[in-house]
Amino acid sequence: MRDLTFPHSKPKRSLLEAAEQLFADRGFEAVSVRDITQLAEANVAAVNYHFGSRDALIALVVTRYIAPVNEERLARLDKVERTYAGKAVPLEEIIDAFVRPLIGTVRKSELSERLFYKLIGRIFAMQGEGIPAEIESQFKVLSERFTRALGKTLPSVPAEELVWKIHFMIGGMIHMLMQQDLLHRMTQGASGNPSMEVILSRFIRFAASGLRDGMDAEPKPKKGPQAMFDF
Amino acid sequence: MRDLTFPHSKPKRSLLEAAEQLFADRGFEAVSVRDITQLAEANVAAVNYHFGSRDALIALVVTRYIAPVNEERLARLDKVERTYAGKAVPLEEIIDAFVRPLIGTVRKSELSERLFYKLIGRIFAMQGEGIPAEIESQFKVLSERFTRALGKTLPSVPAEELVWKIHFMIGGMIHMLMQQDLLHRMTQGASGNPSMEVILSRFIRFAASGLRDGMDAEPKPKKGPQAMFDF
DNA sequence: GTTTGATTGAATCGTTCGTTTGACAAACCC
DNA sequence: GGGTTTGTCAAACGAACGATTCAATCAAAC
Repeated sequence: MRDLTFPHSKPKRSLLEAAEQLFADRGFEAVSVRDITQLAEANVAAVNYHFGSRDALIALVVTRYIAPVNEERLARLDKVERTYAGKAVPLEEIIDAFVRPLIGTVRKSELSERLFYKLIGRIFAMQGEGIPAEIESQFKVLSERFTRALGKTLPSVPAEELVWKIHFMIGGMIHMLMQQDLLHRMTQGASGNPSMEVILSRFIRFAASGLRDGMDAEPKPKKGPQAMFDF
Repeated sequence: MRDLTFPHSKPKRSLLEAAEQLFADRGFEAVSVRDITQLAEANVAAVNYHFGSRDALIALVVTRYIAPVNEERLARLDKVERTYAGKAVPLEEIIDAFVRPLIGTVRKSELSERLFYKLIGRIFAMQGEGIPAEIESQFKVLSERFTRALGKTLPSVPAEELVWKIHFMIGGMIHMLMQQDLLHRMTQGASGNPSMEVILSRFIRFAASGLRDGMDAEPKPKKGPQAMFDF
């Protein structure tokens, strides 16, 4: 599975890498074309020559990082839904399919792990200004698919309330990705130094409990029959 | 309880109001002094004359909105801790003390409710670049106090894990404030049009469940009226 | 009626921004 | 080898930015 969007020429690639690094570190708006070309040791005109414009470069970076993540999310959701053959998928597995691709598609050769997470977080926080149309529609599909899956697993949660719970969950997810250093500053080390895998499993438990909210089936089934053939 | 930070002269006030409105709508970085002075129908020099600089104006706006919220949070936490006299405070009441001041200090005469929430959300998302030192230290105190209270209520949650759960909760809170319109766009109206009071009570239940995560004591009533944390 | 302090309007400063241009050279194709 | 393509470069563009200056304005105080 090759990445067709990856530029082959040396200077173009170094420009893209510099841009990703700076965007992740400072945010899209705070990085100028001159910052990028300076870090890449190229001329100011290089960005416009190779990518057409600054906005086109941003759109490329966003697409390159988000599109594979969203595809992976849908693929994982497809897989667990097939596994459970039309029955409700356990809550934790849906959430896992939603968040794990965020940390599973790191390309270590291009960007450090920490910067990768920051960049992903920034892209999510961008919504919906400056998001390429292709990605925006991808998000719509994603939102609908996961909302439906969660609705099937949590049949007693009203649709409108479920949407809001998902909203809260996504907020926690973005914060988890973007603000790790803030957490360290505020707690003066009390947050430890856990791996992203540990953080992720904590988040999944947090989100699952919040979504479930005492209703419906707990992870350890102790209830009897369940009304589950909704649609 | 008068607001001593509020300017009394007419032009200064209109400048401040214009700035708040624009900051809330577009974010701090995206607003120039020319935008502000144009909306306030004042001269370009007015901002520098009245506030010293653009950065000083931003700091003033941040302080004016956040400081009362944080004071109210601490006051509410003090109150419930006094009520329970050294015993653990019920989880929902701690969370309520943490988030309710965000929606309780709206000054409707100055800024529309929706813009107020966006502005508050933007201030939280700012951390920690450009935050006035006074506010930053206030946040540290706040963080420590609430973490301690939550730790007492949830004794079986390890300290490090608790910090992360609080982190996730704050992310959801910020997202709730900032991205209401995004939610409407993504769900095409399926999120309804609930009042902030309803949204808040949903958030508290979400966050409480996430923090509790099946551990420690559950609240007595499993189901009940929607708005139940009024006191 | 004069003085005074606050405020404004207009102009301008020095920077930085994204983008464009044209010269130049190396690489490539026929 | 001649012509084309591709890439790089310094230079400069016009626009917008925050900030500053200064004479003009004006209501209130004296």
